[in-house]
Amino acid sequence: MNSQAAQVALTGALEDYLETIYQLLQQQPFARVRDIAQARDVKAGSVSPALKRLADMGMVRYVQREYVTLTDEGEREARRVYARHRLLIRFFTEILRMPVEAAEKDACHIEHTLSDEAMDRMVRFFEYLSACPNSPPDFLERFHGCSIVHADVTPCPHECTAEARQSLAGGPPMSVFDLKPGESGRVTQVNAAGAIRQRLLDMGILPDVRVDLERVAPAGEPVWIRLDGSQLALRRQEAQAVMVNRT
Amino acid sequence: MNSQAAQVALTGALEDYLETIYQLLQQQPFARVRDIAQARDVKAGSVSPALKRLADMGMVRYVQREYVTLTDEGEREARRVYARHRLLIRFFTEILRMPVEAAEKDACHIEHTLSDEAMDRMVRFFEYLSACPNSPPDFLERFHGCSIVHADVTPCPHECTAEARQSLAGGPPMSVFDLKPGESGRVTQVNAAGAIRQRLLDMGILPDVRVDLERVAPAGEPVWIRLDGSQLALRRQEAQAVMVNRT
DNA sequence: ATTACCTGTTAGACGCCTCTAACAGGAAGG
DNA sequence: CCTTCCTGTTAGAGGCGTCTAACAGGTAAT
Repeated sequence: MNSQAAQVALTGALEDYLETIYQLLQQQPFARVRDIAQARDVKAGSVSPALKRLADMGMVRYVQREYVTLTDEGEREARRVYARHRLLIRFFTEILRMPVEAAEKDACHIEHTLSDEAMDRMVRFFEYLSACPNSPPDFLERFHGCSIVHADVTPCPHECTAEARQSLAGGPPMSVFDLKPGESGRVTQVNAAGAIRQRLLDMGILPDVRVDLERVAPAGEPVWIRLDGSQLALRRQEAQAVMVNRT
Repeated sequence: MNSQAAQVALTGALEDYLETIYQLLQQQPFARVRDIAQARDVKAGSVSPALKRLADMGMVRYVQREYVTLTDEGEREARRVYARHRLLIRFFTEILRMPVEAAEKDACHIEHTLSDEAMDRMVRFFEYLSACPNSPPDFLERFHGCSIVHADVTPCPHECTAEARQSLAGGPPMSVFDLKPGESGRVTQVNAAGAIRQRLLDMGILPDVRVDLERVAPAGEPVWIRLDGSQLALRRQEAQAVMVNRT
């Protein structure tokens, strides 16, 4: 029945073309090569062969020099990718509260490889937050109102004071800079923003990771730590930003 | 100073090579072509040219027919990618509670494209949960103990009974199957598992999405819904799984 | 009717990443 | 010393996805 749909897997790029066509067809009754090229920021010469391959796979109906439409199979695939796209966008913006453009960019990359499993679990997260009476009703508000998440939140909700954190941590706040050589701790927080924060995260300094203080330079900085078997040097400012629980 | 590190961006595959080498060097003092090929599940003939390109970029020191080591720059890059990898793994397993193998597979794909922004926010999520006194102390336990998340949880915590959900939803539970033609609702939950759930999600039936019931076949099924401008047919079993709040 | 323009197709090229197959170099064993 | 085997390199090929440049076909304007 289904003509001869060559059973080859879609590549990420082809999925992108399908998704683009799907979105165009929601706004217009037709999708032309030109529209597709513009939407994907690609030259027209790249679109034709892609459409030909999609047609071979039975994903699009493609009357050369005319319009493009999706077959049932193509529309199903497009909708599958687009569903992932929207889910990721929502997760990034509503849960993680990323800026929309960044969320969009990440989603565009991830949507092609995200597993069914991951999609399922993300949906369950949303379902839990909105449909389960057992979920903290103000979870997202609390999360995004927390000064840990947004340094510019003033004032931090009163339950989240330095004293409260202190009692949660079981002692006064302590950074890697406060450790003595030979001591170790577990990272609780990277108390920095911008480039410094990013550099620390890129080094692998993440929550719950174990850090061993190896030695401190005579001048007091830098301090050398061991992390996952590698040795790293932190400047004073960096070391003071890495909050730890001594272990 | 830095020799002539050709300033070309790393591709995903090259990042993978760096990461592989980094991990090998944590277990062994040397990384050979053979080890790298095996770890990446690639033939040895593919490794040599990749190493050559990495050497050109100043990422690895590569004594032909001998060992491979990372330069400072290469180690920094490798650690950056690996940090993303571990963060994603933790997010997928600890927050979303995905099986480890699935988490591993997703992380391997995503780690190369994840933005700094997204990484930052995920870390903040961990920090919030563990370091902020204002966070619900048992959030993850509640989440994963919820019958919405795991149908096999018995009994569901008593606060999360059908009655409680009912009052949260402002009425008795209602599925798309209970809507009349012309009515619409917002999806609160996809109350199905396995293939049916996945098919519904792939269609774009996600939490908070608006669904319009268009018409019902004379036999009572299938029902046709409108979703994002597209028309979809749902069988009885599917329609009954899509829980909605009527709007 | 002729021309100009707009759109889409095709061909050729390139970069990336992989494979296979042939080759090279060194170590161990006879 | 020669052979064998293991490892790594190289060359050639192919797929994918992009580009540019040349070409084709139709529409609109003069």
